[in-house]
Amino acid sequence: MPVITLPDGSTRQFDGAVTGTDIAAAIGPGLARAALAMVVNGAEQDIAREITEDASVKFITRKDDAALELIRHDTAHVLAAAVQALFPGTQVTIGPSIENGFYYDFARDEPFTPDDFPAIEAKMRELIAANTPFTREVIARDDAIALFESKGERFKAELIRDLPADQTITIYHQGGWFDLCRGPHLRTTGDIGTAFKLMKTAGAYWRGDSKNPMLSRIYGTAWRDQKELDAYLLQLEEAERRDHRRIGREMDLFHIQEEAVGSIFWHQKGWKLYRTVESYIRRRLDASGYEEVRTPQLVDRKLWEKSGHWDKYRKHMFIAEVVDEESTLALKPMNCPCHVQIFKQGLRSYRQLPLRMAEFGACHRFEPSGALHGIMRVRAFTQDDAHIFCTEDQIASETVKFVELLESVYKDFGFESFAVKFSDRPAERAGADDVWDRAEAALKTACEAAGVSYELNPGEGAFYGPKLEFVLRDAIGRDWQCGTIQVDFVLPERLDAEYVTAESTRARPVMLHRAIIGSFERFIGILIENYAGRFPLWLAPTQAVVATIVSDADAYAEEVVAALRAAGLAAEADVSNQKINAKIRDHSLHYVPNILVVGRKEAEERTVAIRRLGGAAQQILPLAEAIALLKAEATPPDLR
RNA sequence: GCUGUCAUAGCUCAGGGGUAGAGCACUUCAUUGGUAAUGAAGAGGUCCUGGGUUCAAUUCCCAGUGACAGCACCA
Repeated sequence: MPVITLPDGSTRQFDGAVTGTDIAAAIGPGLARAALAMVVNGAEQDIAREITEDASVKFITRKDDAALELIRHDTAHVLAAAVQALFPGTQVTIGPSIENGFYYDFARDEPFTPDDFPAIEAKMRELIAANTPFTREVIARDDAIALFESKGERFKAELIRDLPADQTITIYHQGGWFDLCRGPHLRTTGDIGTAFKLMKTAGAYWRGDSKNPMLSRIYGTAWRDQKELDAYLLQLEEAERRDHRRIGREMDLFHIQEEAVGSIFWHQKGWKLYRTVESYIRRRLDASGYEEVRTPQLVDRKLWEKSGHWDKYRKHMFIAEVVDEESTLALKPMNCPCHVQIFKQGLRSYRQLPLRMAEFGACHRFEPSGALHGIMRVRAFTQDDAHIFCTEDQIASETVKFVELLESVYKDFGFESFAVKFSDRPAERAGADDVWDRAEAALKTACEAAGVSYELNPGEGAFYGPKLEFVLRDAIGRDWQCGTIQVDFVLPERLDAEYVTAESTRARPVMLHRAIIGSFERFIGILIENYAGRFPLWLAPTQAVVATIVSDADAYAEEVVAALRAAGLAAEADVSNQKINAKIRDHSLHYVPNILVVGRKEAEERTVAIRRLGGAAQQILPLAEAIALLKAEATPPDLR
């Protein structure tokens, strides 16, 4: 006699086992039509599942976000069914819902290409139109393995073998087709709707391991209705327009060419932006008790052997060959061992701790070719690196200070929100487990002290210690690690760093590796995409263009530019033989934030007409006033 | 690195076994114009590189390089 409690607190009693379908029907025909699945005591289930005990039940309708996930997951199933119908011999593996859609990985000798999409989509629509119910079957483990092996589905069989012994194994049928699946599902294929689209193909390793065979992945997007799908596709198009590689070219910021793959040619405007960011960070570090240093580019491999990097990262290091030299030099892939060398000069006292050693360290790493991406992932980059040498009980307070600084910097650059990930010990690591226990505990304590909430990223720490990652998102939703702080008990030991304690004994410092923006290259890439080229004035590489209407105003325009430059603003004159409309268009397309229009009238009255990027209105101001206004706006946030 | 796609003018791209095109950008001339394209003329390409097939290759085939998407990697 189950008593069902509904979300509004009301209860309904039934005479025996009931399905969600029964309950929804008992509540009303509208709900019976709308209910796609249900949540029983907090767990999502098929609506056709029976309930035999008292339970709280909530129905999922198309309006719920949970429905979107079901739609995506079910679309993946239909995709798999369609593919197997059209391409016999293709094995299925897994097909989860993901942000904005789903994918399915297939094993097939010949990978799928987008040319296959029309046929597959047509078949999918056919399966959806057939409105076949999804039905759940519980099956014994050995039977399941035998069933999938008999079909030649060895990947599925492998998955079942690796499931925990106590897990219930279920199969979902849709017509004659079935798949191993935990569920839950919608009622029928028709519940999926038609707002889906296959997007792209890709290779993906079986179980995410590059030692395994590569599968053929099909990505798709799926939504509740056509309107949502159209909005998503439009958003993708808009995201493409903010791609930093495209805007970088349009704004003449940088380029990359074949002779220096993974390295950036910074053009004048891009370098101006870079310098603005660098000067800002330098001021913030100076004001936060950091000491800036500079260490060598080329360092003997002996140092990397000691630090452990040679062993682990040799394949990713650039080696410099020198004639008549026995030694092997490596371009530094990171700065930490060099900073330890500075720390080790002379005897350090506990009184000097925490010692915060900063460097805009230029590093080189031979990144795999497939990893390179514009200026976001490169082979030559500069970190806003620093190492804090401190005692174990200073870890928490230094982390709190760091997080405060990072939050303030991100806010100044316009990033109000960002994700934090806590990456703990990786399988391959240096240092004993008790050291890792201490390091992880210290970082967790520090997070609590700093009020940082994080997502756990198991096994993703550095080889020498656990880390926090501060993640920013690019225009098309890809996440990039920018800031980080890492607790390291290992390198000071390996490189023999020590200080004199209050008791006049020797002790090892702890090293906190930390970066706020990570690499200038990546961060500037993210900045470009975040602002879509429309930078706040303090970051804009060209802050104003003075455009003339008639050549009689040329002399005055030059005078205005000189006055703007004297006030520290990046200004250019446009006295070209063009109509003002063309000049406005040209500079607007190049993301110039302010166009100061001067004609005869302005020259006579010694005013300027300011036109803001994207705005249609103009503001006429006396020259001195305009300069004061722009100067104030162009002041970096930390100097206001 | 792996899978797939791609590589033609500065940019965006069309074309195609008989050495090449558009729009924008660029240069010149005319035009001095009031807030997102004034008009005309001109210049510009070893069709990524190297091999092969062919009477003939930028086009077809193979390899390399690079770019793009995803996967793997990211100290």
